[in-house]
This record gives sequence, C-alpha cells and structure tokens, in this order.
Amino acid sequence: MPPVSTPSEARASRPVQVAEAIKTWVVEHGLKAGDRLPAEAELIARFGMAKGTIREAMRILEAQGLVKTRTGPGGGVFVHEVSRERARALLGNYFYFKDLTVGDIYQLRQALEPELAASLAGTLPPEVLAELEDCINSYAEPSKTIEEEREQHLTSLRFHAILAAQSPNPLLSFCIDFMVALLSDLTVYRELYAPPNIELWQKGRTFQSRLVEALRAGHAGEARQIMVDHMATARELMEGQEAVMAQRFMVG
Amino acid sequence: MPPVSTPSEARASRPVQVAEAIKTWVVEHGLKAGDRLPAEAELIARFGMAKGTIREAMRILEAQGLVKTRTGPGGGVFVHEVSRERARALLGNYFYFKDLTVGDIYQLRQALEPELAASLAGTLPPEVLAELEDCINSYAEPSKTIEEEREQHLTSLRFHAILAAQSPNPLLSFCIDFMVALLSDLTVYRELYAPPNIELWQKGRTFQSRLVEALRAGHAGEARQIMVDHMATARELMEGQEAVMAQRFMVG
DNA sequence: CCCAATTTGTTCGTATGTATC
DNA sequence: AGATACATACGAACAAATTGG
Repeated sequence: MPPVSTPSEARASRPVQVAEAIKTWVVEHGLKAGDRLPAEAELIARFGMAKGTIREAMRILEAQGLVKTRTGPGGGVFVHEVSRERARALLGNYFYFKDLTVGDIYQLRQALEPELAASLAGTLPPEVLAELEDCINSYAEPSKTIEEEREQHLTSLRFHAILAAQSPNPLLSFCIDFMVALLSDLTVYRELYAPPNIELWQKGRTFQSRLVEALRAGHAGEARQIMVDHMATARELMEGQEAVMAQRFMVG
Repeated sequence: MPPVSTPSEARASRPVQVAEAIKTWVVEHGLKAGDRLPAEAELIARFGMAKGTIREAMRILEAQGLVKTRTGPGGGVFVHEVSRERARALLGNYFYFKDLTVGDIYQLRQALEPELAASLAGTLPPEVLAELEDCINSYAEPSKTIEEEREQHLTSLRFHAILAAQSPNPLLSFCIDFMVALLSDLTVYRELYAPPNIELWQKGRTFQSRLVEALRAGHAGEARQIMVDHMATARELMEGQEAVMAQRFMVG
C-alpha cells in the first residue's frame, strides 16, 4: 500500500498527460478557436514522445470537441469551439446510464421554460416571431397518418428550440435545448409521442399562439403564465406512459 | 465542388468510425458498466485494423468517459458509467467559449433551486439534515482571514451540492451541481467571493437554517419560498461585480 | 490535368511496463 | 521468483488527402 499521501489515484497514461498539457498550453498562450496547434512532428520533438502517443492525445482532444484536424498543406490541428451538438452528445452519454423519465424532464421544463418566455418578451425580432408562427401553422390541421403525427410533434418541440436559441443566457439556452433534444429522441426512437388526444393537442397549439402574441407585445408576466399552463398540459399529454428514456448514445 | 448528394460532411477518420462501431456494439449487446470489451488483439482481428488505430479508438471512448482500461492479466477495456465529474468537465469545455456571467448562472439557480427545495421537503434522512447543519455551523462566526472567507463561501456552496445530490431526478441533480461547480470555480480561481458584506452573509445563513427546518418538517411551499429569497440575496451578494467566468478548462 | 510538396493517417514489428497467479 | 496475459510505447515505413504550381 502506498503512503497515505497518495490518494490511490491511478497515474494517467501518457496520451492523457499530453492532452492535458496541450490544454493548459492553449489556455496560457491564449489560443482562440481557429488557431493552429504545433504540427505533429513538432509536438513529437517538444514532448519527446512517439508519433502514436501524440496522435492518441489528439484523438482525446478531438473526442472532447476541442480541436479539429485537417490533412494536407496548411493542414494540422486547430482549436475548435465545442459545438452545441457535441456538448449535447457528451452530456447525453452521462444520462444514458441514468434512466430518465418523462417526469424528470418536465420537472426541469416547468421550471425553466416559463423563465425563458418571460425573459424573451419584447426582445424577439419579427423574423423569429414569423418562424415561430410557421411552426404553429404547420400543425393547424390534425394529422392523418402516424408519420405526420410524429412530424407535428417534432415541430412542436422545434418551437421551443427556436425560443431557446434566442436567449442571451448560454446556460438557459443549452439546458432547454438539451431537454428538447431528449424529448425529440424519445419521439423518434421510441415512437413515444402524443396519443391522438386531439383536445389536449389543440390546447397546446392555442397556448403557443397566445404565447407568440404575448412575446410580440412584450408582456413578460403573461408570457410566463402561458408557458406555465402550456408545460402543464404538455406534461399531461406525455406522462402516464411512465416511459424511461431510450437506451442509446446520441450522435454529435 | 462535389455533387449535390454529398452533404459536404467530412468522412470520419477510422479511429472515430471504430469508436462509434464499438458504441453501437455495446448498446446492441446490452453491455453494462463493468462489462469487458473484447481484448485489443481480438478487436484488431474483428475490425481488420492495426493496433494503433484500435488504440486511438479506445482513447476516444476513454475521453468521453465511457470506458476504463486496465493493464495486466484480467485487464482490458471495461464499460464505465460516465461519472458526474467527467460529465461536468466535458460540459464545462462547452461553456469555456461562452463567457458566462454570474447573472446567467443565477437566472438558472433562481428557477431550479426553489423547485429542488420544494421537491425534497419531508424526504431527507436525518444524516443528511445533520450534514446540512454541519455546513451552516461551520460559518457561524464571521471569517477573520481571506482564506477562511473563501472556505466559508465554498462550504455554503457545498450546502447546495448536498441538497442536489438528494434529488431522485438526475437532470435536476446534475444541473444544480453543475452550477455550484461553476460558482466554486469562480470562487477558487478568480478569488471572486463575497466581499465582506456581513449583513447579507448573515441573512443567507439564516435562510439556510430556516430551510433545513422547513425541509425537516416537510413544508414544501415554505421551503420553496425560503429558497426563492435565499437565491435573491445570494445573487445580490455576488452580482454587481459583472464578472465573466474564468477562462480555463475544468478537470475531470 | 498532372505533379510535387506538405501534413495527417495507418500499418507493422518489437520492446517495455504492469498486474495476476 | 518466475511465468503469463494484457495494455503501453516506440520507430520506421508507407498511404492518403489537400494545396499550389
């Protein structure tokens, strides 16, 4: 047994060490997205390690979405802003093991979506308002086929993704977008979407219409309340099926 | 320019392909955390690729927190549940590029922490309630040194991490834990913690005491309201400094 | 269109490190 | 201590992709 000081922490493999070293190097040198890292050959020289080791380190950074690699002249490894899709997929891996329920997701939605709606009131440009109305119009008539039903459900989720994208708060924006992605996933891969409960569905559509008007008019309190009600019916629509999230990894 | 059919999507390198293939293989075969993947040699045979390529694929999965590797007999690559710390760090990389403000974080906290408090009322075992009280007691007296000040601030954040860990909702639990980690980071690496505003600080401490009592008594509504007030003063305490988050990568 | 230069991508053989029995 | 089974690391050669002449 090692001395007490050692917290029995496994020594990191060399590729991991190199990857971490490069991360700090990037931060210390203030490299921004788009900036190029030293070429493979130079890294081999600088770290005194074999090509394979350096390459494994690059794969680590790449997997985290922090760099992109291009071949050819002018190619190399470039610092890259982690994309929302990548962050979504990486976080999705965490919840893969967690058996999320629809109720779990809606507990968050019910807390966050009203806050988002209130904070966006009076700030949305006409194009965005029009885009939201396009969504609503796309499911004006009840769906006839099961595929149409699924499409409508995905579009009604997209409505919320569009709203989320408008928030100046990256945290709020990401959280809501992530939950929409989880629900979309559920819709696509588990065929778990609205049973043909026309009444509740039309109610949801009405809420969205009223919401757009409140947002346009800049009525924050009203927008918040409409979203509270909207979330309540949406939850009602989806719950009761007691479904757990699909056991699959997200792409990104 | 390539034909229209090609969505100008760069073909993934072979290590990435292998990593993805293994992911689906794991899901399809229903492998759980702790299960062993085929040995390196067998993967080389099965995929018909060189050792280096397979190893790079493993580094990718490892970076995502999905597997751990061990050397020696009985060693190999094992499926691993993505840890909260790893998920936190990977998501942190996304926000590294996003210039979060204290206000951004508190917009979420103000929406989520009250919900958490309400949902936990009457459910906490005595040990946890005691642990919460320990936190509160550890900053009963005003701090004398700047280090003590920092410690107290970190402990007051830990109070919320303990609460978050008690939620049966993994999403809610993770979100709050993540925000606490962001604020802790801010505290440690930017030395941005409570200016010695004794009044506000003591107010916060009082809120936490009252909160524990409401949680013990099972008064959900009261717990929610106390948390609403607590978040408001906490935000007041930290804001005005208009700080953006530290530009560094999290560890995990 | 082809050729050459540049940079990453992949392979193979070998040797070393590490944990179990 | 020694044998075994496994990942880890190295180095040299060759392949593929991209850019510019």
